[in-house]
Amino acid sequence: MARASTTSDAFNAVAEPRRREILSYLAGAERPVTEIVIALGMEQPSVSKHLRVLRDVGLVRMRCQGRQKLYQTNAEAIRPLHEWAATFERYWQHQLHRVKERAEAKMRQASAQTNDQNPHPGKSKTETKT
Amino acid sequence: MARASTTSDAFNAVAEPRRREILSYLAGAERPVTEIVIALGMEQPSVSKHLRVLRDVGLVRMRCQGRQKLYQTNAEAIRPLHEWAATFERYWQHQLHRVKERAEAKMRQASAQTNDQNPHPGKSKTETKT
DNA sequence: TTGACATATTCTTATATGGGAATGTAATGT
DNA sequence: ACATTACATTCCCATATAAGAATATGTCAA
Repeated sequence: MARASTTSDAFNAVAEPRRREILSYLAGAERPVTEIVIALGMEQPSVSKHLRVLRDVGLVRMRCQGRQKLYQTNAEAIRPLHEWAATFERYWQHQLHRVKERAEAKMRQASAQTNDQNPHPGKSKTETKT
Repeated sequence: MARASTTSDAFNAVAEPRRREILSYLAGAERPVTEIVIALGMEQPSVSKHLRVLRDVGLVRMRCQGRQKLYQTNAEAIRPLHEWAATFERYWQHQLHRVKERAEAKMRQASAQTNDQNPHPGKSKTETKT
């Protein structure tokens, strides 16, 4: 089986850097296609195709206004992604904590080795930053 | 040009559902490959290949222990994704706010229509939710 | 050394791109 | 009606899978 279609879900859709650029550009305001083309320096057909994908997964909304079509990011559709990533938040906090602890342990050890006569390293006032 | 390689960055790597499953499974603890195979019901070569991709982009760490290799999710590597998504947080909050306001406006209107004699709808004490 | 166990890699194949070029389509101005 | 503007779609093609099967590599045990 080949890779899943980019229109299968938001995860696949945002895997493409250009599409992420477009989403960021369209986050705050509605814009016609031509403006995206100019602002991001991409070919017009390319932009249209990316917008098509983004629209299929609900990441952008479109509204017609005369001969132009105004696109805007539908931020709501990015939440699932945010929430999935947030699932790992506690783990990276754990990891950071452990890294910090290891660093401090190493520091204490080095400190103890440097001034061997000092039996109580405690918190050194200087050099608290890594 | 075809789609970017899955080993190019975390965004491409997590576009694959199986890989997300693996990451979730390996988030809390180190596990040998066989356990992943059994727990997630995938073929062993498939797991190995996904782990390879995940390792290439730094999403998992590996440690050898005798004849088995223990893998664990490197949650740190998911942060960029989380932060990118967080960029849109204020926008979906805006949108939710607007949706809520529109709903309330509609409600006020309906209320005003129901009891036409009431010239001052104001905030009805009942029915403030939704 | 010979197995047995744990993983990784290679090969094949059906499928899905994404960019470029060319073309199609719809709405507007004159 | 006709040219123009604003987008969308189609065709072609080099590339990248992801699953399945078969095979290779690495490690420990007797």
